[in-house]
Amino acid sequence: MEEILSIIFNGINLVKELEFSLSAQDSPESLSSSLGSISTLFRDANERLGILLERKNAFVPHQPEPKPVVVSGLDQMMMQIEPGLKQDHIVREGVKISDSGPGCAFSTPRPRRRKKDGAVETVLVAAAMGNVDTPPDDNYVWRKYGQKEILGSRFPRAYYRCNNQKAYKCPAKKQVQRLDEDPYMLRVTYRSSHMCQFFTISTISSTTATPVNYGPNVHSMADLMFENTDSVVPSSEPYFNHDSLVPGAARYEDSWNSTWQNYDMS
DNA sequence: CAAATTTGACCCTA
DNA sequence: TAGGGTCAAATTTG
Repeated sequence: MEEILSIIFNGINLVKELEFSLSAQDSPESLSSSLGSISTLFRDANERLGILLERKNAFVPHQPEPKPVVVSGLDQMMMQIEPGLKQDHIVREGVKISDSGPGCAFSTPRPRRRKKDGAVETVLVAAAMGNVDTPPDDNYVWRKYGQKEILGSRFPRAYYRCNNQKAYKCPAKKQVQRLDEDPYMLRVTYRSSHMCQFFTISTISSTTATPVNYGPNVHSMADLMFENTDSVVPSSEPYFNHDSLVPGAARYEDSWNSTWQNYDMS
């Protein structure tokens, strides 16, 4: 299902590019090429959906897998058009909360923990339009601290931690990886919640490059717009919020470009 | 020159 | 023990 959604979102991206081509009055050849790509993608997605439906009708699974919540492609387009909305997620694959809260992250002698260091949330986002290498801007400043080749994956996984980790011991981390089946889609896994914004509320006027909430909670807004009742921040993670804005994440793009540029997209 | 990124080595968990 | 996550020195960038 994830793969099909990826294809659909990819198609939506292409439609948007076609829209720009129209306004730029591109040549008929390039328009035709775009249309061909779009129709191929959607036909492919439709065929796959048909296969999926056949399978579903054939048998009922014991444990239904976590249901992805589709927030609609329009939402993605709005992200591209409206910078303030760039943050929102496209597909939420599910939310898993471990029994250790954010406060537990520092309780063990060795800080090197994994898999149990707070909330884990995985989202699928489309790469920014026009530049497949651009990572999703989630309005936080992240620092890359590692990259690894993952077994069975075409693309490496990049590891980021919150830029405020030093200043505020913010435990938030995220992993970004391109999907094998669709390099235009990125799987972003968030681990632990941001504690930094909690600190910056009181120091809002005295610091720079710290998360500041300039607008409404975009997540909630998208939920409202698309009646997405599942897309709710985990209640046990009161500080989990991707929506506060941070001025200037330009370097992030640079690192992303350098990260992916050596990978064959064909 | 400071800050950010890269990358090989190390560590931890399943 | 393999594979994934993190560290930290080296390198790059602004």
